[in-house]
Amino acid sequence: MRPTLQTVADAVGVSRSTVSNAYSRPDQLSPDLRQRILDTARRVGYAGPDPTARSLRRGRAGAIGVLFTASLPYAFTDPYAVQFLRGLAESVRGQDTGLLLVPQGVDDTGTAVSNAAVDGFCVFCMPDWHPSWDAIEARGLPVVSAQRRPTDGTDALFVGIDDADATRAAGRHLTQLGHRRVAIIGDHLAAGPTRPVTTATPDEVAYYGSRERLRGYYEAFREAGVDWADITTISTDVNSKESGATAAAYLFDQADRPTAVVAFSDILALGVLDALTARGLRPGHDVSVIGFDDIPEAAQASLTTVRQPAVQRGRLSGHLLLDPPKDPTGRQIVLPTDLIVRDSTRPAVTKE
Amino acid sequence: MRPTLQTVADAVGVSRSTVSNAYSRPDQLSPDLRQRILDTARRVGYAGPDPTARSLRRGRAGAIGVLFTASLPYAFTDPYAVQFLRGLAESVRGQDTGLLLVPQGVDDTGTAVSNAAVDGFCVFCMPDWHPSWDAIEARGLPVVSAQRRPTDGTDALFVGIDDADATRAAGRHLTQLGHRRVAIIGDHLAAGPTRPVTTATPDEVAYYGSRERLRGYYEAFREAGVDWADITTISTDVNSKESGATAAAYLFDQADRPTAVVAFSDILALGVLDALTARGLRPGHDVSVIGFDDIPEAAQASLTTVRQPAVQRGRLSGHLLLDPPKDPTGRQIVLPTDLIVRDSTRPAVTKE
DNA sequence: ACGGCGTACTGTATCGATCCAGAGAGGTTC
DNA sequence: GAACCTCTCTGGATCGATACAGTACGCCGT
Repeated sequence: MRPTLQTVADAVGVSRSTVSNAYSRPDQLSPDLRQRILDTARRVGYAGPDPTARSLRRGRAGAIGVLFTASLPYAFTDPYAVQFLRGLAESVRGQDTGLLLVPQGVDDTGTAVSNAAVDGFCVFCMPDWHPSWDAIEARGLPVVSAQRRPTDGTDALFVGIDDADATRAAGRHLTQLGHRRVAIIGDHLAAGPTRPVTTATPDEVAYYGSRERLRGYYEAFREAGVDWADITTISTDVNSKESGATAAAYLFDQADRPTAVVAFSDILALGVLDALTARGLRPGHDVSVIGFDDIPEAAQASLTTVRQPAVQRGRLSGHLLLDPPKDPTGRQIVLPTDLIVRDSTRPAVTKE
Repeated sequence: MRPTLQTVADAVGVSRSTVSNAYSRPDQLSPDLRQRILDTARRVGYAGPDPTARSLRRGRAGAIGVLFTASLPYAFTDPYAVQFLRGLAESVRGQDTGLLLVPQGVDDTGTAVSNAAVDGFCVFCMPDWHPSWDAIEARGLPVVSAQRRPTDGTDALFVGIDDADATRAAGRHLTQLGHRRVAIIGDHLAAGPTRPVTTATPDEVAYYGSRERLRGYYEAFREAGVDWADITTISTDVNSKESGATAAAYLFDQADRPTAVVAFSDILALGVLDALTARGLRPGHDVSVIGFDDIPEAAQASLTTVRQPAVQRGRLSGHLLLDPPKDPTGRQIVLPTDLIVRDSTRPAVTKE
């Protein structure tokens, strides 16, 4: 039988409330009685107020749930994800709040969300149609996400970037360099293994961020007169260098290879660079490549990419959850992005 | 005012218990009443039993705490950590249990541990003297760690490897190749920035794994007649490629450079390889390098290393926590390691 | 007709804490 | 000396659920 507040109270000869105060409101009792209580607690093996009981009474779980459907091993191999998580962790530090990882399969029914003892949710990545969205809404807890969903009101918490704007700029950079034969690589644009998805249009993509990025490129290329049907789009099964390389293989092993490849993450883009060098092709000279995120490795690889403030994004998400501003304008934060031009993009050279 | 079981019970005209059963024990009531209850619940906006209240009554928090003192950004940049976490996540999947990240500064007093609503702790990495150990013990919850501590009884839960045995084998491999001038790189062997720690002996190291690995190398080199004082030991501030490269700089920028470098993680070792190539030195030919973990990148870099089953380690940790075997022999699991010899280790060439 | 039994639902006690109104002692003010 | 405070501690109500013993009722067999 584990000791409780009452056990300690009986041992000291005071009331339960006083023992509680010894832990939670030290100013409510004399210092020496408090010391006697803490000593006795240690003696009887009482480790302090039970977190669960305290949560129930206080109406505060002391944790925020982090949701993502990508499988865990891949979720954290991406430095972007790690940086985001770092920002989130920084924001809850000292707020006596923990992070509860709520990993989910794409086929889950949202029970994990219903059963999570948390004060709010941070949706890291989850497709639009996922049942957990409903479960979250039913909970009525604050949610912050990087996605804008059609059903969201203007009071929804949002921390993100203008994905479409970012890729539009990147796309224009390419078209200005003369690129017309381009390919796009993104993870989970469609279900299934890594493969070209010829029919993909932005609306069919299940993840908000990818959909927007696709739209941005779409618009930029259309501006330059490129026919959407001429653009090869490849969906990968996961977000990893290997998948990026596999996707690139589809492109470079065919006769009429693109002069430029854009990827929806630096991780994928680095895989593309690997595939290039493996074939004796030079990034930038033979094929231009653009990534997304600007992770540290991107600079090392001289990869042109879109920089987004990952750590800050995580940190602001945490702040918004822990202390949602009353003012609607403060509830939606759009962070700036920058196109970082490095050596991996150069003017297109047409071989004909 | 959020709806509770009672709200729904009143709306349907049944007792609170019956509504509870509708969620938790469907076999206890007729299917159509259950359906009526669930419908009403949705109508009044009841999202299901409150996780905190349920936890209190059931005596089960539904989460296990993951403890580490490394700062979060570095904790997950190491593929080994990610793989471990993956195994852990797999083991709790479908067990209606989540993972609560409990990051801690080295100067924390263990309050995070005291306040965590969990059913057990998995200590990922924490120095021996950390106050949280006491807090964990006070909680009286099951703990699984990869460390054997002097105070642990034989019933403590342990999943790990024989670190000393592994590095002893690696050390012998080097000495058999004729290496006598060697250097050791490990993270957090001592507090502070990346620097040589001339006085380091195994006993002074705060982390169990590092201490054991140091001891293994120590023994292997002594067997071969190498004087401990001749071995340069470098402690890095974090576990990263950059730190590995920085540490290597201390070694290669001096006249009498070592013929072999061993690192306590592949991440560090890869940094050493970077430093080598940056100086025009060839791994294996000019300087032999050994890592630890056998992460995927190690194979790509042809790095000789010690393979340990990271995913399995995490998975077994989870199993042990969720369902601790009564039998003491099943409570301590030592997994095998393998020395994987690749191109980064070759016979020593003495320049004299 | 009656005991026995299974099904469907109810009611109370309980998990372990915190909140808050209030009691009692002792001191200060006018 | 009555009124008023402050300081310290107490006791009961409460958070929202689950466990379990118990009740009501229909059905079966003899």
